[in-house]
Amino acid sequence: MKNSQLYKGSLNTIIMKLLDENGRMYGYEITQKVKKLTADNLQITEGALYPALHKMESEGLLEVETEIVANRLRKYYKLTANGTNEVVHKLAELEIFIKNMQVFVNQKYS
Amino acid sequence: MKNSQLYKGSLNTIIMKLLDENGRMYGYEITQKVKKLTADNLQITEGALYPALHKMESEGLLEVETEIVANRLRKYYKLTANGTNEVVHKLAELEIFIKNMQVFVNQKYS
DNA sequence: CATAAACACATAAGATTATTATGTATTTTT
DNA sequence: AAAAATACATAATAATCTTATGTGTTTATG
Repeated sequence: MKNSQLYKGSLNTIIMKLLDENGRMYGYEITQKVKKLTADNLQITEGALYPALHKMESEGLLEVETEIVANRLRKYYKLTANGTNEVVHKLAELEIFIKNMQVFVNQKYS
Repeated sequence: MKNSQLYKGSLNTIIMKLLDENGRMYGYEITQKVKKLTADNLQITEGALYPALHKMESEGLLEVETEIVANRLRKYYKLTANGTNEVVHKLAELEIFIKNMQVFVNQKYS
């Protein structure tokens, strides 16, 4: 296993936050950015990434712009208006989640 | 949905940490403790909790002591020796996970 | 005092998310 | 010339959890 089970459920939030920060990104770029930001701890597999992107696109959270760069296909994703609204909720959820998980790390005989 | 998808994969770690802190606990007690520690944010469902306890027991991480209290069945779970070793790894993973997720919360145009 | 809520366990069907494996094709590095 | 990196994709399988349902006891409430 590349990553622990803890990351399960966090992929959509991560992708949306990255797109919120960087405007638009393509799939492979997302995997590299995540690897770098987490010091290789989190390696997103393609089998998780591409279906996730497709699903969020079909839900109207993301939109895609296809380009050919150096004779290779690139699909740039960016947040839609709906996606931009949704990322706010996702990040609020993430902050609460982190706070709650820290409770368990820090608790002593409570 | 009671909780966000982010909690997916964190249940085993939470249970083991609680048992590590509190010595032994029974299922219902775990749900109440988690509710309280997270200010009602995380409500563990019985459909998730009991299969998780059974699985960790079958893996040799937990052991059970059954008692009747006030004419009601209680199954107290506690960590085995293996479970006590494993919880160290689980908590290390959790701390790394939290740090990595904080990177995404905090990142600005990186 | 009857009903609802809380306590305490359990499992089965279905949904969601991710891993693993495999596939295609180009460019860059060794 | 071969391997690694870049860049997409999907199908089978696994893991985890939700939702729904079931059994039974005790405590609180109208």
